[in-house]
Amino acid sequence: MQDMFKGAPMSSLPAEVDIAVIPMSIVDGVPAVLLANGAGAELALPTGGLMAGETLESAALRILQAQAPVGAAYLEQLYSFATPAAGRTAITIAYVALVPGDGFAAPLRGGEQLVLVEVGVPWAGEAGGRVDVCTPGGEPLALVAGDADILGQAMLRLRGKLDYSGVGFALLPGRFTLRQLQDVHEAILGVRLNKPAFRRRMLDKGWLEATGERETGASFRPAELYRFLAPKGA
Amino acid sequence: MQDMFKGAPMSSLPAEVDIAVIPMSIVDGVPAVLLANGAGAELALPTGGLMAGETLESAALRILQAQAPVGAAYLEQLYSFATPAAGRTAITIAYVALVPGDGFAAPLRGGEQLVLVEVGVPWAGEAGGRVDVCTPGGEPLALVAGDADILGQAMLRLRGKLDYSGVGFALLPGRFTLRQLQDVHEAILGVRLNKPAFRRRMLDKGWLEATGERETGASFRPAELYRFLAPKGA
DNA sequence: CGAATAGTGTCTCTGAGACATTATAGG
DNA sequence: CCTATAATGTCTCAGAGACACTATTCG
Repeated sequence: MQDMFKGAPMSSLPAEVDIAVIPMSIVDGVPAVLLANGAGAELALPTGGLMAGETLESAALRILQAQAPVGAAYLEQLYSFATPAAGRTAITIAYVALVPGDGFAAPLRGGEQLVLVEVGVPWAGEAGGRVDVCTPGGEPLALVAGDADILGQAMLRLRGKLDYSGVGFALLPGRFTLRQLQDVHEAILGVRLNKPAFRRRMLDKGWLEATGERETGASFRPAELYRFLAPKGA
Repeated sequence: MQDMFKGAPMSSLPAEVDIAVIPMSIVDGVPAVLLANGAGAELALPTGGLMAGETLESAALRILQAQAPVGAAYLEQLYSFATPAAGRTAITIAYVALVPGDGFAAPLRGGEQLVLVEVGVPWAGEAGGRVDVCTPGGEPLALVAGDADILGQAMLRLRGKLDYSGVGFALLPGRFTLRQLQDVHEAILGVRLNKPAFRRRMLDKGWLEATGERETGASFRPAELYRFLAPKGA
């Protein structure tokens, strides 16, 4: 059986290549994504085709900015899958776009076809699986088939990388308080964290630099603002 | 700028889709991969084109068995990248195939164009980066451009998933001793581990079942054989 | 001064490394 | 009885949770 494949190099099947982008941020302490409100009243991830001369990342960035202009975002490739159809195969490559702070506010003000949805993770830890989506008001929503799996993979990846890489900082503005950082971690992990232990752990990593500045506008003791340093671990 | 992309759905660019498979195992306590010895005297990963009607995983399995018939293997997708050329873009999707025990022995006996190379990881922990490859004798080898990065990503992924998922067990036969399991972990992590602590940690996970059987052929106290249980975490 | 949150000191508990000791096979 | 390794008991230390306490800003 194996000999039928040997010797002659195989020719690749030309396939359609699409990029799906998950614009993700933390809104009101909950993971949230922007979905496009297509004609068929179904919500779907921003998706577009790969064009000539593009790398995957540049295509993902272009599609993100075209369909959900969030400004700066940190892009990370999630995974790829094929949907084999009769005669013609389509490849989809999923990316996560981590959007800092309130980067969703501007594209949502842009009006039109973007919808903010909250992501609920029904599994604990690194178990994995699908996620539930609902409106900020709490109403459950239906997704295009497959998108719930992609979102689940995205949450799983974030949880796994959160404490040894800098992904958490991609969801924060350049200057942030330790409380904001803890809120991001709690939103992604889906658990409450201990404040002193969290502070110690973060500061001991050596990734943070105190700026000496303080937050403003609070009616209580203002927290110090920190910057993210580490160029390590992506 | 963003308006030029709105409204009309974009057509995907048809692209060549290739699958590259990394057949990986632990040989003599060191991570090792099988490379194909191409015509140009350069070593390259087994690679082939996606064919009509295939999923990515079934294509990876077919290409693996065609070019490196290792028998059973656990497949995991690594990442995808595009190589944009003038006019025509090629997509490559990299897979890791974890081969249990001495699964490399049979394909290597098959003679021909397969070469066993050892993988050296010059970075510690989860830092990431390229890896070095050499013959089992210790002679450095040159790789096709890009393959060193793919191998580095594979080692990084394995290190990251080792202690919360079952990937380590995919490199062992169905029945194994705790010492063999520790050898696999030490090979992937590149560090020596403490024996009592490693045993405690593994047994406390609840993933292992003692079979009551013992290893044979040793001239000392035979170790108990265990089985992998957990259906959790992939 | 009161309210609310920032930031810290301390106790405890758990998990892992270090090390020594016991157990069991073959020769 | 010797050797080599399996398997385990115990001490110690580091990291994290729990909790209380102090510090600082606004009104």
